[in-house]
Amino acid sequence: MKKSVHISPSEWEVMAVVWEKAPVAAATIFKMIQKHKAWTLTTVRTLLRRLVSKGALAQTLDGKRYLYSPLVSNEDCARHESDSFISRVLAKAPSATLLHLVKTTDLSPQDIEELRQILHEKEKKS
Amino acid sequence: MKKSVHISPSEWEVMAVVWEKAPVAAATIFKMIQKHKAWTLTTVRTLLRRLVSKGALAQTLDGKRYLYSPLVSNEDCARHESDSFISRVLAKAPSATLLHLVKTTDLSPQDIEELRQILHEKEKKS
DNA sequence: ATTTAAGTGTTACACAAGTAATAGTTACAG
DNA sequence: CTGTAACTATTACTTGTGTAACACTTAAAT
Repeated sequence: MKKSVHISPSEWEVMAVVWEKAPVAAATIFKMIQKHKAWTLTTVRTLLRRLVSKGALAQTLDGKRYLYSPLVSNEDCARHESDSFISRVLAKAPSATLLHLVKTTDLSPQDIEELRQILHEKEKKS
Repeated sequence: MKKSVHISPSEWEVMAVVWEKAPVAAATIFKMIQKHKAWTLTTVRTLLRRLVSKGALAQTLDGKRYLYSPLVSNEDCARHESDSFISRVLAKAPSATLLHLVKTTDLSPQDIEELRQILHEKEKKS
């Protein structure tokens, strides 16, 4: 399908919960988000509505309320964001930025191994 | 100083040229950007004005026109973007996204060496 | 002198995004 | 039945962003 909708920062907050807990109701999303954002329920609902209308979420009636499920995958959206990030920021200051990213990200031993592998292959190509 | 202004994607286009060629005139920036963006001079000038008014650029009179110079460093802005990127995207799907980034970025042999170093240190800490 | 090219300043306008209040509906408690 | 809690729908308002036209000034060219 490859919709590739654009998700704004605030909308990511909502999507994160939906990806984790779908199908999920607005009230639940609100409670999850309350932990780090001082938004009102109405605000969350506005974001949900926008996400539905841009095709990022599906809403299905469940009794009196709606349940939300993702129509785009976390991976697709992450890749999309990455690409925009790359062309904007990384393209200019690649080394500094990438080093910063790798430094400040939690990585499992497997991740580290895979990264080594990637570095190895990159080296061969030059 | 640590201003940490927010630079929009279009504004990044302009900043990139200023970082590279400062002090530089609007017309020059326009010519550089024309290579990949079909903007008009007026559009570039609007972005310049906004960047000046948010404190990202300084404008100094040079005869009849202005020359622009950065007031924030590429590194600071890149770090700022990185952090927002991390908390939105990387925090959720760290491995997949980081691997994607490293794969699709051009790296010099030195960069690769430095990355190895970072991975090595991360490994020690776990 | 008059036109013109190169600059600048002002103003515009539509759509995205952040944030929310208010009004309406309905199921359930009493 | 009726008030209330839980939802949804509608509407709103501000600021940011993308994109640009128009008007004005002045130095240079003819």
